[in-house]
Amino acid sequence: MVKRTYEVIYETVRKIPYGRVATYGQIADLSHLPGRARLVGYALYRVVEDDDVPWHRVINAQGRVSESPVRYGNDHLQRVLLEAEGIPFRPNGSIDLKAYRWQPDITEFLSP
DNA sequence: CCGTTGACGGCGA
DNA sequence: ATCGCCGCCAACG
Repeated sequence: MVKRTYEVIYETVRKIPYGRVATYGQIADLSHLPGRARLVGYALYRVVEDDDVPWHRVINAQGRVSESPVRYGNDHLQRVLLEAEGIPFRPNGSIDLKAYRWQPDITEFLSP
């Protein structure tokens, strides 16, 4: 039984702890999909509401929430959810990745 | 079997 | 700093 690619991505996202964030590229790497950050974006677009994937903890490499017209306000919701977890935004709308990026134990992500 | 659809990231001008 | 360009690709109808 081969896991669907997006399911692998969702499993990685589920491991991001409360109060921390990860970038699309970081999730791709941890999911053994090196260099395919965009694929993570595609996957998160398809997350449904009744899923338990903490999609709001994934931001872009600039430390910002990725905005898009097709999200119809969910991008703003993402910021609200992160602030509710104690993650502050700078005046320019970015998050301090140095301070709030998830730093997983890499031994947990060795081979597929 | 197509064609469409999208939350990225890195690099150069 | 801020653009544009381009590689990247699974899911769905």
